[in-house]
Amino acid sequence: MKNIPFGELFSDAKASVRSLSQGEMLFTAGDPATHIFAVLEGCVRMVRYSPAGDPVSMHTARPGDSLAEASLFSDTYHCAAEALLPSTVACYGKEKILAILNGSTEEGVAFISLLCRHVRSLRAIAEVRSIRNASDRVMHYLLLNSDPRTMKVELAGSLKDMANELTLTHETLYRTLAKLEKTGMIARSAGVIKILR
Amino acid sequence: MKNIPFGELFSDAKASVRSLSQGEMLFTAGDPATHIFAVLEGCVRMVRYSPAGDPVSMHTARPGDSLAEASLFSDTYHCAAEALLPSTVACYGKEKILAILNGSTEEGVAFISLLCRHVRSLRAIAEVRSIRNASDRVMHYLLLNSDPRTMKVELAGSLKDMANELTLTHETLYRTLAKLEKTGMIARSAGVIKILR
DNA sequence: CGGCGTTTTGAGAGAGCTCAACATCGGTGG
DNA sequence: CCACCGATGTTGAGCTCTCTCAAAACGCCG
Repeated sequence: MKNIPFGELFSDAKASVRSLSQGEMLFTAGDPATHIFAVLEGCVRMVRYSPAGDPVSMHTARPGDSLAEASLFSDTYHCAAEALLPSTVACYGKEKILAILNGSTEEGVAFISLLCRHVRSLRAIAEVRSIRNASDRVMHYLLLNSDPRTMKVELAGSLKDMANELTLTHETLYRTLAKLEKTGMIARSAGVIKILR
Repeated sequence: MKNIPFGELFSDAKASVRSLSQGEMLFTAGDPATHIFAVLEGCVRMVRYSPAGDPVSMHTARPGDSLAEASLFSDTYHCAAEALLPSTVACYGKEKILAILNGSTEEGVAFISLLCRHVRSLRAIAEVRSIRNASDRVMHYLLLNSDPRTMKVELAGSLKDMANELTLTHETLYRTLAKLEKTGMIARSAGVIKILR
């Protein structure tokens, strides 16, 4: 069971092979997630785009690596995929993969689903850390960790802990929170931050 | 199969429950990976430590979240786990979990193993992005992507692509590489960087 | 040859880091 | 009960490093 490449594992689910020229997009964020891919030649990276439009690389897949596995239980792709070099990729239908996995136990499938969620959450962390501007990074983090209904974030632990999750110094975090509060972006009370806009 | 918490899923593998006081370590990097955990109360985070000794948070687990799932196929833990608040965690034996998963198809288990590797690779990316100093960030990235035998890194795509994987501006990357070469840390040739020390 | 993207170097500004001082809070012991 | 202590929270000042804007060399492809 060690390190079997995705391509061998699900050869029965292979639907087609696609060629990409350099810079071509395999899919973009928001597209219906219908396939999982394996890179045969070249190099394909997963990217998100910052509000400013800068690309943020989340993963770089080389020959033998799979791509978008974590979309198995998502309706749409959360990232875009772009060929860094002229590339060929094998495409595998998600339904076929799910059908193959259905032979597994319920625990196995649920564990896969859990790991897929974990992958998406790690991508979110990597994305937060790619934001250079402290205010934007803090706001992005707060949005990510807020209750969507109340727009409130319950602080786990101290602000120092939060600072190093954000990879900011605690001094910078204090100042940034103070500035965000002064400009009406957030409101603070003991252990809770509320996002105002 | 949607979002079943780890605790319910593998209740048969539960070995014990452990209480942690604030600041207490559940395990540290390098410990034999014998268990996977689920947070019952409190808050536990996964951390690595930078060469300077600063903690780098990789994941924060709240009640209901699992911890160290990606260690299922590792011999040792790659991160440490620290309680941010007084916490209780349920402990699940890895062998028992593996035994339960063994009822799954080969493809299912291999897919899980693949996702675990993916999680570890994403943690590595998050770790690189937590390094503020450009030279250190570049060296860390190079070490991560080098062939351990030859200490060489094959560059996929352009240096600009590498720059945004590192979330550095391309100008800063050029300057940093030039400095690293001048100080004898690396040697560059077309499409390849060799780590010297 | 001409154009485009990458690579490279320069100069300046701004953001976050560092060092430092101090307030605040909770716990501990005399 | 209060003094003390350590950790967290907060603010100030200066400095360093990276970003930004700019310009030019280079290589590649039509």
